[in-house]
Amino acid sequence: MKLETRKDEIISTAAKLFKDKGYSAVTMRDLATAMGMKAASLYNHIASKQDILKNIIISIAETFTEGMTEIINSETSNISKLKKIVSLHVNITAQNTNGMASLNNDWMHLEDQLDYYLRLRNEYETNFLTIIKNGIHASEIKSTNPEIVMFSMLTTLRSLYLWIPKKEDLDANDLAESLSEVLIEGINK
Amino acid sequence: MKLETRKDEIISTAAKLFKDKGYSAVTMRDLATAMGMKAASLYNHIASKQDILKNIIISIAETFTEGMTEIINSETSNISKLKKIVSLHVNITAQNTNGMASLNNDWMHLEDQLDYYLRLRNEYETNFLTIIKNGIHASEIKSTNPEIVMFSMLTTLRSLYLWIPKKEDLDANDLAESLSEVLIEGINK
DNA sequence: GTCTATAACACGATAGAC
DNA sequence: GTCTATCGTGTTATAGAC
Repeated sequence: MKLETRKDEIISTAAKLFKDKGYSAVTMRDLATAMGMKAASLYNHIASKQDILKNIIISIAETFTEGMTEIINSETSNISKLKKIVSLHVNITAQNTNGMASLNNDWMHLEDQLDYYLRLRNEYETNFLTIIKNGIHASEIKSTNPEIVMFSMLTTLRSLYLWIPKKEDLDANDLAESLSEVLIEGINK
Repeated sequence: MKLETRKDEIISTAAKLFKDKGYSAVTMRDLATAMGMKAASLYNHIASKQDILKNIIISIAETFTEGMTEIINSETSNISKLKKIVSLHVNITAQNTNGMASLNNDWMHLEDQLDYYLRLRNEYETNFLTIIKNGIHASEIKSTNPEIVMFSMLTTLRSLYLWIPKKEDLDANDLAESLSEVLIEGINK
């Protein structure tokens, strides 16, 4: 375990505030108050408000990219790859619930890193869609519209941050399993 | 068809801007520029920035409430009620794509109307969950965790605004049908 | 590393001419 | 109904004392 620096504290406190009101509505004074200091003091640890957002979003986006790379390179069925994607989202979200809110809702306020973020996101979605298409081709997955399948799965997974903090009693692995079941097998009896 | 007043124009232009950057990041000067006028002139038509947000969100929320009331009072199977909910979301989103973004992302910036909005949302989710629980009890729906089922369906439906504008070629009824299929029957072959 | 003070500017909203 | 001008306040960020 690495020790949490003052900068890390500021970033995770900011993530919590950003989750509740969004990046634009949170002021440096709000953040300073939550940290128990004055706004000017924040600048001894971070370069700018923008710098905080970048730190929150980019590290999570890169974690998703690494996870997806592992999944596409794994030798297993496409259905099993989809289940691994569900686990990837559940685990990352469980570890950084507040940061996921910024990633979902405030990515457009990235400035210098916006293009980089969009490239990562686009690659991720392309890989996701490829797995679904391969699954349909291999007759593992019903021959439905692959875009609708990805949209349905991905939006559910992206919204996990709203739901996971309320379900602390539920183990991450249990949640990933139940969610996989609902997303893949459907609900009809 | 009622004629679109200047106030309506301002509200729908605002909704488009709010969709892209969020309520807090859009200034009255941005909105005025998009309308081809000066910021001060906006105030001849609307009372405040807050007033615009209220107009966007509350009318949509009330439309959802009306639709849900009709659905729970209809005499049909619970699976069929879920399909009607999917259609309700697809139709409302198709008619007001930009407004749905504000409803999803900027509801917390409602001030006077926040409690009212939250009450409507809570009632909606309670009714949704009741349908799922009734469906499980009537053996129409698999005996899974009803909260997970609602979460999965509702987050997909709430994210439709991100997806519908890209799929203008797809008819609203076709989309509702395909989406119902994926959400209810699953994707496993 | 935190503070006070403040620069430099953007914000929502109003007053009053036309 | 739109404009110019502006008020009062809030914003990010910096300078410099301690």
